[in-house]
Amino acid sequence: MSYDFQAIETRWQRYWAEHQTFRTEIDRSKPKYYILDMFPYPSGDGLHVGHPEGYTATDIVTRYRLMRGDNVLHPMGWDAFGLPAERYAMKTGTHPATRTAECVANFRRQMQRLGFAYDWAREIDTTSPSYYRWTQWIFLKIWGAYFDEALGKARPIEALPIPDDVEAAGPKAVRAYRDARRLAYLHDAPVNWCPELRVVLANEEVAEHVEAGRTVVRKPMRQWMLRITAYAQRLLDDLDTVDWPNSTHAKQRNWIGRSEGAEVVFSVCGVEGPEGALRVFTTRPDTLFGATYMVIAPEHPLVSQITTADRRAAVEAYVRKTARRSERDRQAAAADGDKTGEFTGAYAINPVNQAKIPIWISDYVLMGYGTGAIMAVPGHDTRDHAFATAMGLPILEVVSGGERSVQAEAFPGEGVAVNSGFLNGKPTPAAKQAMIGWLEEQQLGERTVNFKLRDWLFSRQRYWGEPFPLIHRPDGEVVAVPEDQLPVTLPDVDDFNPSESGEPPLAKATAWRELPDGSLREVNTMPQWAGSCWYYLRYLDPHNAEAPFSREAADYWLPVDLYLGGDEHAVLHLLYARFWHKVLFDLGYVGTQEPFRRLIHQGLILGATYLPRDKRRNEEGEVVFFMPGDVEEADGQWTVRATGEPVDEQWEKMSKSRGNVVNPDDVVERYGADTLRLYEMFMGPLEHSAPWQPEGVGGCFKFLKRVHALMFSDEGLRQDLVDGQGSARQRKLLHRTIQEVTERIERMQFNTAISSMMVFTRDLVGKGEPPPKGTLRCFTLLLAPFAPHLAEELWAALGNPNTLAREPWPEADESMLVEDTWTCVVQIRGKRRAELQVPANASKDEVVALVMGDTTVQRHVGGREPRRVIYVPNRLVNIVV
RNA sequence: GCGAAGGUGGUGGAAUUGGUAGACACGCCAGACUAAGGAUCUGGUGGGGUAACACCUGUGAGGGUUCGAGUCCCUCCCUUCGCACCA
Repeated sequence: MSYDFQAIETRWQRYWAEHQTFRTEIDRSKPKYYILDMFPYPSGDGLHVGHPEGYTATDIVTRYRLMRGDNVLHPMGWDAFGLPAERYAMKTGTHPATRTAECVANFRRQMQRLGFAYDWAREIDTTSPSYYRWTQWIFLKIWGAYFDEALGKARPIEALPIPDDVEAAGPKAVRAYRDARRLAYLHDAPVNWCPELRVVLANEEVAEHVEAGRTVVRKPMRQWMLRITAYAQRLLDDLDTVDWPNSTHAKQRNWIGRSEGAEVVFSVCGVEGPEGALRVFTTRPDTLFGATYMVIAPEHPLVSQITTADRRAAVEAYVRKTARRSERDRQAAAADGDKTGEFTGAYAINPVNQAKIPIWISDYVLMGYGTGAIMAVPGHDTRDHAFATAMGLPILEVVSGGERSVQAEAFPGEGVAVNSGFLNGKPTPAAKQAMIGWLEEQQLGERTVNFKLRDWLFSRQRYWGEPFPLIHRPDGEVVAVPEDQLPVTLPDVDDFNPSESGEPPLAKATAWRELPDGSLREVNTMPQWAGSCWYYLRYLDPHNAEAPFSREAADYWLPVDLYLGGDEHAVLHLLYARFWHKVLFDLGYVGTQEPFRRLIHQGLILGATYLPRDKRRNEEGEVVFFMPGDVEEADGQWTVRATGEPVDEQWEKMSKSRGNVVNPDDVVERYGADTLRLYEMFMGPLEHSAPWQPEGVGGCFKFLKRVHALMFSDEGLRQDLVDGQGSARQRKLLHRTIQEVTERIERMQFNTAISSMMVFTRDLVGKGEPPPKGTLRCFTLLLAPFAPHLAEELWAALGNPNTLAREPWPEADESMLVEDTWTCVVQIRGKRRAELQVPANASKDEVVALVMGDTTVQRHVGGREPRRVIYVPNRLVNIVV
């Protein structure tokens, strides 16, 4: 009976489904373990072999932990809102819900063919009303909360203290006071609007559309924002409590971007009152004596007030130009170091030395960071230096220690203060503290912390997303849809395009939007991130109709013990989910500060394409490439089979547009799911990216065939299998294999765990001794997490009536790991010269005597007296002569 | 520029606390069985050297510590990925 993987895999997949083998419930008698995969967006292209890499890894851990007796939660679902389904609807007229259902069905079918141990009873879909009902519910909790600075946490908006003067001004004032402090608030924010497509683009989408020749303009729109900045410090601090990759820690830190410094008040000459106070943020208050001019952002509210008549035309032209320029344009110019700007005609007084310095506007100062205004210290800031040089502004040295003159080059490093009055002679850190102290004393400024993190633009002008459960009253009041009326479902529409003016598609669903009392529903939808911000919570209690999840389930399962997914989500998804989790923690819905205890990013699986040397493009302007089937290789040179044209091999992330996708269905068809799983894990460390090499798959297939042949011959179950644990050598190897595989699973080093099993199998086959059943029994259990279908087949053939999924994991017998002898490597002056077997119980002196008696050793020592002998038990002897 | 991760055979990759560099697999070479092999099995395979040994050499480059360095320290070089006018 040959290895009929198709029959085997079908049989066991049906068995697991029928017996609900991987169904999970709360069980307080066992340790819990929550293993989570980042759930996929079910695209129309289906899975490629990159997807199952992470899923296989978590599946191995799941099956291993089950056998270790843990209660494991391992769910799967679909992140199914998003633009592709909506674009597809615009093109074909197919409703996004229909399309999404098709794609989900295909993804589910492909995944189930791989035999993953998911509890499919917990499957979720972010687009299902029974799911997004609770996404809306959580949004209302966020909208209904404010951040209490004193307590450092969110509280219900009803708890917000209302100042007496606001109270006295009436309910409208109270409402405005509250609305301004909610964690979800309305704000006029510029968006990337593409008039051709009538779509608002995310920042990261702008580049591709501009390249495709479309226009993208900045356009102010009323947007919902989430006050993630209130959590900046906690999001930063709590990173220390999670076991995540360094790179991800670093990316989040960098994104949050905390910097310490001071705010300093400059007064604008000739402008009285509060308008005349120009606040700047600086991380280098010690350089205040070197401020020779100021720059404010073109969008700064003070610009029009302070600009003098003779400068007005130039300044207004510059402001208009900046407004039109896309973010991308500005960044491109920034990369070249070009600095532009205009003088406002106004002057400010430097509070530390009363110097009168000019105020400029320039787009290198960003309205969104700090106060939107800076004091420019060209001697010690490279950007200010470039600007001062371009505009002919004076440059002063106030910190010594630079290698070149500050006239030639800014010195941004630390040194000793000079030309700085009372700071002179102080090293930079001390000078900073002294200046902050002085500013606070004079009430001219104070110590401040600033973050790069901005509030989260949370609304999208699209159809295929969660509707906001909010209603705009005719008087402008915004009220929540009552909880018992959730979900606010998406109306059926035929036209998924936004209006020409940029109104979202839902604005056209007037019957849905307009309510009898003249109120209007909110017509923006939530971004795709919303559903993924809390899906790991819904898995805990997916059928709960009263709440998103019970506190009991949260307390039992949280936090996620192992979270696996690509590092493309290192910042946004993980930061947003942490933010929501903290809000839910503050409001008492979950009991942990952080959702994901341990995080691992799997690497990419790369696909090959072959590029002509001339990098030519076809009529549509696309790069011409060839696929693996079109080319052949000889002496390291690839050529197109049909034409003989030389081409270069290129490995890239798999994507349909690059034509380098490998479909797991094809691999399963030819080799089976167990082989695919095994190869994906054998390719290398989980975190590494690696090329997909079809020949390698064959190697893993051969291994499984060899394993199958341990128990089955052409005639069926082998009759020559012997009882018991086999020879002493076989037993020793088995226990070493148990030990290695166990250790390597624990360390998630699956490639080397597989290598151990290969060594074991080769030995069992190669020595010609009939395989002992006891040995096979243990080995089958070791194999189970990696190749579960074949393992179940072997397990049944060994006479076991039930699944091995909860069979206890084999324990290595310590006494079997002890060897009688060890290989002693002999080094002479550090160079390896010989090796010999020595008895395990030999003492140092005995080993050294044995070594010195060896003929090879004697030849190298040549009668000289050893000056020193280093003895490392179980390893080596090094003789120094 | 800043930050992070890396650099080991033709390829993917192994190598506890410093202790046999190249496990395992692909590819390649040779052989076996075959009508045939893109099937299967056996052996070989870092480079140089040899009839075969011996021996020499070798983990991006150069230095250092050590009896001993892929691993530790210093100085460089290169690759990939993030972020990027954040004051």
